[in-house]
Amino acid sequence: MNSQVKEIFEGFLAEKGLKMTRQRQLILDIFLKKEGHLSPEELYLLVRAKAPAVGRATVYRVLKLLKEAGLAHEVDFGEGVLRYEHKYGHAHHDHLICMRCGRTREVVDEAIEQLQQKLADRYGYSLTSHRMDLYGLCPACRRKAEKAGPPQAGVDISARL
Amino acid sequence: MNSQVKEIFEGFLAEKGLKMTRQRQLILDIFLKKEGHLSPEELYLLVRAKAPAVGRATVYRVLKLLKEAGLAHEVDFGEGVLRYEHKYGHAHHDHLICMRCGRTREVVDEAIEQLQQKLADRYGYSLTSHRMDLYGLCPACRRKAEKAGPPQAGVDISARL
DNA sequence: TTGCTTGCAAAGGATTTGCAACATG
DNA sequence: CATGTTGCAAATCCTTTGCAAGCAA
Repeated sequence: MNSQVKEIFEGFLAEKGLKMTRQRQLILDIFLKKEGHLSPEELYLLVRAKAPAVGRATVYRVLKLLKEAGLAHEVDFGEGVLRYEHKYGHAHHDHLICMRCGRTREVVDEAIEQLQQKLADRYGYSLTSHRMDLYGLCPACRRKAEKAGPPQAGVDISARL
Repeated sequence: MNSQVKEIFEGFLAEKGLKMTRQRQLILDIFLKKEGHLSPEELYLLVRAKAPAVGRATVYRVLKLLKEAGLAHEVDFGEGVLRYEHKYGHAHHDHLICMRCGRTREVVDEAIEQLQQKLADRYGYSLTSHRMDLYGLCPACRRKAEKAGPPQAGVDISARL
């Protein structure tokens, strides 16, 4: 399983005349073990716990390589940090993000995927990828929010204009 | 038209005990005149052309206020800069982004909007907003790309895992 | 060996903030 | 007038880079 991914990474490195190093092995290992969306800093802390000498820059560099190799997917939830998730056992998916607790849930809706394709076709675009993030309140936070009184919703002027 | 938006902004400021200033007027004016997705720097340059004394920081501060007031929408295409578009005459829309020339086209698909709502419902989420960006090649770039030979597609390992 | 890599610190780029002078209500 | 506001520069934050020393092939 992991060895499969490692082989792919080694192949990628070899093709580019790059080398497999202890650091790259370790960082990839730790990255693959974690599910979810990891920031470079979070990954760095995990790595440092195992190998205190590894530098932040190396983690950034490896993440970039993994992205290039197609092994990691970069996402940006607008927090000011990029996040990465490995593709092992992770097919494409969209996100349902709770604006209160910040937790994200991965979802896929085939019907939407097809309509996206159609939409692109309609405008003559060839679609290569997409991102869809739905923001709202998760069931748990919804309940809490109701108790705390109605949320002071962000002003939406669209109706007024 | 613009005056309507200005009134809203003034109302927003008043409610918060903030003041309407020359700079805020000017920045809002210029912001409203421009269609499309403006970065703070771009807006700053436009503003500076009219009022050289205005500082970058003020532009950033006003954009943040406009966002809070619900008059500006913040988007992030992953370029390392945030972009803002005013909501005047701009209902909600998604983006079709060309990965070659970078141009974006605004689209809306009612069927997709409805399915997004359903998708959220299915998981018990109350949806407040979403972002959907479709990446691909626009018709023009598609033609150019064909002449230049097949694109060396990014490795997609998902099938192999 | 010959490069590619690494860790460190410095550099970068975007955005924010502290502050004294300055407007606004 | 009491406060909020501004422009500037310095400070932050995340990320990238230059470089000398250290490894992999």
